[in-house]
Amino acid sequence: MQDFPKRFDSATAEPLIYDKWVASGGFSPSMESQAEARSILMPPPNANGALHLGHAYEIAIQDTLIRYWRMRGYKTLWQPGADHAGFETQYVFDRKLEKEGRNRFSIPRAELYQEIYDFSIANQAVIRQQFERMGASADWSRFRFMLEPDLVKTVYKTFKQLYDDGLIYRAKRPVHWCIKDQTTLSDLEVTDQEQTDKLYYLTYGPVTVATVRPETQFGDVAIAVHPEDERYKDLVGTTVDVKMAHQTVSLPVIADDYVNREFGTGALKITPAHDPNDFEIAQRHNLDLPIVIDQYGKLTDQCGQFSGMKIADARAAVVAELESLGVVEKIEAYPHTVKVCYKCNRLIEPRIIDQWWLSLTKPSQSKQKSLRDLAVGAVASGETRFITERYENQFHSWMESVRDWPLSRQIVWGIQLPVWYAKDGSVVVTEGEEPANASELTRDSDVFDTWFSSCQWPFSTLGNHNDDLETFYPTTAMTPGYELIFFWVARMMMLGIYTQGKSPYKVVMLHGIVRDGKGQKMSKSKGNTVDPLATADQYGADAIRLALLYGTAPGTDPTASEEKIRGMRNFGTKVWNIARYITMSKSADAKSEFIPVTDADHTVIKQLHSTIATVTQALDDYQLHIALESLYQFIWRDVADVYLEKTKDQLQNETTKLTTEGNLVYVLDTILRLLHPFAPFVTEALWSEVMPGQPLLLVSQWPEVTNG
RNA sequence: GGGCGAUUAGCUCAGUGGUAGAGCAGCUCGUUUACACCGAGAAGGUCGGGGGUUCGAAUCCCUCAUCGCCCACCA
Repeated sequence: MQDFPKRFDSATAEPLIYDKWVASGGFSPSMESQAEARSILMPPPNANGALHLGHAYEIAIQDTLIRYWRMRGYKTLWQPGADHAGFETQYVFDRKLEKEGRNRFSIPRAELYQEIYDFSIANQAVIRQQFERMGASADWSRFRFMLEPDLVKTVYKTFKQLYDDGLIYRAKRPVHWCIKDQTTLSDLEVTDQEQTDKLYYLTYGPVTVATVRPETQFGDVAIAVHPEDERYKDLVGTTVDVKMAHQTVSLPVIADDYVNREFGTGALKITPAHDPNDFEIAQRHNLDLPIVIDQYGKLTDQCGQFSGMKIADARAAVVAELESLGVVEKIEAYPHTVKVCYKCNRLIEPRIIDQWWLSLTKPSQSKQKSLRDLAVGAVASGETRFITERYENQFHSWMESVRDWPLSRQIVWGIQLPVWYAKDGSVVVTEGEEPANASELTRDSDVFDTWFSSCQWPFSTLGNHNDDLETFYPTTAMTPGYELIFFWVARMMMLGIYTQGKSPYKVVMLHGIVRDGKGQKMSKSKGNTVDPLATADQYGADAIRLALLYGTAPGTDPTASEEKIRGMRNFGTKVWNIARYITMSKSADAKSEFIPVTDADHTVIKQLHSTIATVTQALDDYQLHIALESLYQFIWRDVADVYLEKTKDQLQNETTKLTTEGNLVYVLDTILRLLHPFAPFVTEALWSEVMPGQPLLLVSQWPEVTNG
């Protein structure tokens, strides 16, 4: 073939190859097949942004496994979809509204919902195209969106089941509240931030208390000391008069083990409505919960002249007043950690409000076990295995101290709770349908935490498509980023085991965060991000995938520099030219058949067999980097540098010419199969050149070691 | 305050008991019809420090140091 170009034109060829794959139907599992089923659920990407290298990395891992399994002959499903990504999307949309000078609180609920819905659907299409550009061989005919009615129905059914089983309850308890975003957040959605505040030592009657939040003093209900603290022994049980910024207040002095004698003065003011620890103490001592800060971060009307002030202003004003009263004894700089909203980084305000909770530690009536214990049991028994093992330790230690999960969020974008309230305070929970007397009831306006539905993704998608649940559940592997181990992995196991009786996946392979060539985290502000789409056009999607997988051990952070991507592009070109050489050297009718004659033949077939064994074993063990490195070395060093050079003589020699041609084709044939899961495009392109008339490489058979 | 991980060639990282590896960068030479997005050759590491186990340790154990991550209600 004289028209065999010197290089693979990835930018032009890759999209065309992708179209061929789609047209072939090869991404869909053959349901008639009797083979063992293998499956991965594509973590539903948030439909609110563009593809980044993190997506590309996840695609590389999953697509490599999927393509490998498909070639091994398993009944293989990669189930794609999109999440509504509740708060994440709402947050993005809120910023968009802000730019337009609008505000979500002034838009009618149904209208706002529809706007976000359209926004989300539009982004979904974009994201999906980008996944396709990376070569994702997902079964798009099964694409599901989290808010499709049957998936929502599944979520409602689970909620009702958990409710009837005694695991879901509504309670007034302290929650993390974001003033900016006006919603509750779970423990996982707040992060620690170090900052230096002031610690105020205030005269509280006969004692001194230390506090960073003097503006909450209007909500104080007691002074707490340690029961064995000699300094305050005589005061416990008495009531003392405290000069506050608005008036003098009588507070009881109570004793509680929680108080640390070493800290501050050993005396603690108790503000139960605005501090989770104080709340616990107040519960133990039957104290009131006066609310003095509202949901917007302003002081309530119980705060005298400070009513209506914002927290920061109130603090300054209260301190000024207290100073004039002569009750500020000392002010110290106080470095400590505070909780902030993981999205907007603003200070979290603890609030005591009614929320719906899912108990993770209480045994259910039906199963006599808690959700936590169900998940822990699946890991302990080996039903679900973590790669790498150290994440298993993290999983267990988190589970040990896990707390109940607040399910309700005060946003519009999401699945609204199937909960109605009657005037008499009674509650109706359904599987989503309106109660008969709905007109007399008020529906809860909250929506579910997005993770509540995400964690049902395995059975909500599979369970609503023919026999998929039976065939593909439990799925084979899940490969999320390690930051999702608690958000998603652990909770998905709980709900999966609870509803299906089996853990949703056999293997959890956690991966790291993509870093730049210097090992730095990528971020827009640092300007070190790599746009996968632009890079795919320049170097090919194969090159990106290879760069992300090469040299990355499971659970560690991959690095992807332009140099590394270019290097992997060069590897693709090397493979391309191996094929070019072989194609130009052989006769048109040369068969793919290995007959070793020369020493070089014997050497290369031995290396080939050993490579097949290594790559196969490594892929079975989820050691993608080992498989890839072994292939890279074999292809470039053993085949290109050594064997091909030897064959230049062998092809000139009439006694070895024919067998050498067959050997070359055989080696190439095998290389293309082995490399296909990692670099699907270039291998498929060469396959159609070298093996014309054959079915697509996509659905070809994985090589096996033969005794030849 | 707990728990975990990392420390290997200039840079980024593989390698978990048996004679030190890759990619990128760099050096010397080479435009021979597979490939200059290349080839040949050379160079480069007492595998963080110290101690121990072993016939043998980058790999197992102890300890120290530095960096990083996760979890945690001390006002």
